[in-house]
Amino acid sequence: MSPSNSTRWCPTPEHLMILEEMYRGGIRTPNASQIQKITAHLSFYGKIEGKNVFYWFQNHKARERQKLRRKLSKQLYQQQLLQEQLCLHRRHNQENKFLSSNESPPPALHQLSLGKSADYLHPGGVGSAAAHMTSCTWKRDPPNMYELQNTSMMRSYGDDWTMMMLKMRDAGPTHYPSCCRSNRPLKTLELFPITTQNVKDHQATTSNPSLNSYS
Amino acid sequence: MSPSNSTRWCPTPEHLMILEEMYRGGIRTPNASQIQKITAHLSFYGKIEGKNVFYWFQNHKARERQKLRRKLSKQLYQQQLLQEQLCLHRRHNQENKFLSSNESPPPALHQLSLGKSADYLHPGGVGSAAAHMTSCTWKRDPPNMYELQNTSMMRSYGDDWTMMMLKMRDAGPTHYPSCCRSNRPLKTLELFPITTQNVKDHQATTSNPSLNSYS
DNA sequence: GCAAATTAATGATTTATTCAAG
DNA sequence: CTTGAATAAATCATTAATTTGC
Repeated sequence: MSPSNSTRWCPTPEHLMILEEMYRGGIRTPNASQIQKITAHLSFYGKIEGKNVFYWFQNHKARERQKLRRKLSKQLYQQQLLQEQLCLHRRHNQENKFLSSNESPPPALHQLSLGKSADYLHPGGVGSAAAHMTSCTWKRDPPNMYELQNTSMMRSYGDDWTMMMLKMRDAGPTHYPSCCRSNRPLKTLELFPITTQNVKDHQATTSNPSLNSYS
Repeated sequence: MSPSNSTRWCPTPEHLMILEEMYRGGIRTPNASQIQKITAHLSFYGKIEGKNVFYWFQNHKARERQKLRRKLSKQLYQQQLLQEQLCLHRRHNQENKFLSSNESPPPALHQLSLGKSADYLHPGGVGSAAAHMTSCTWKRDPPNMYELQNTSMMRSYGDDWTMMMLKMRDAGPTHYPSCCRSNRPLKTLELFPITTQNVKDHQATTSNPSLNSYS
């Protein structure tokens, strides 16, 4: 059907360019007012109404997610395979090598396998522990939170930032479609974000609620 | 300061080479386990800890995005100039035409500038501090058609659409970074927070955080 | 050539926003 | 509607490049 009497919106290339630009720019769920403006703007390039804009964002968001999911699971699966291979390979090498030496082998540049923990996709795979970052560093103001936490973990890793920052958890995903969810209990090492009470000057001014209250 | 007693990490050329290689290879937000591996690997080439790796990826990602953003906004700006020219041209033609008819010329929609990065587009101009905001600026007063308000716009879309709109968030500034909030009355309608990213990055990190790190 | 001064890069922190589970 | 989790954006702070006057 020709665009002129189509029952549905036929976005022009300009429409798509601009919408995609906005999407990249972070717009996901524009509110009514934004939609109005966008629509007004886009109508310069061709027939369009608000609902088209609305639906476009809805669909685009959903479909990008979908694409991402598929891509990731594919990637991750392959990476896992790789990792497994690598592991076997290394084991093999080491077993042979260390029979006649006490050095440890230098790290192989690109043999680092960076499995992106596709655990939920392929349960039972190699790296079943995924990890998360938590922003809790303290460089100058070591807070007093150690006792609140898993002290054994703390002690064993000392000041090692990585261990502090990382909250290792079992692969059991929390935010995934139910079909992907694992029922296993989490083996979470608890680590709480630190909130220093020392308020720096700029914090006092920039995050002062009274200055920021809009409600 | 010599690297030995520096307060901050001084990446060696090898560090940078490897990190960049990984980045090119698609790593954006390594999880704890990945960071551990990377750190272990890199420490072969010089002092380094996990947080350095973590921050490096954070920063690198952000700054690549920034670069891209600037590039794009430049492009867009020039496109706009072009369009404006075009429009003036058209208008000119039409105005001549309307001398012998009773139609009125169409509103100058093109004067809507979908400007991004105000610092780039309007140096020293409106909202120059809001570098990452996209603003929807009319260089003159809004054409009459914009005075049509919500209701009339809504009505024309029928029940489905109305329902949709009603479910949408309130109009008005939703969640813009504080630095983008301006105190003075603007002739600028704040619209789009811009975070242009390349698709890969975007997919990997923005649209669904949980996907990225749990996967 | 060579420091002091200035500017650009980039490491490290903090804050704000988003998504979605409960 | 509230909240936990994640992370992008903004910002602060130090180091590296560079410019400048001698």
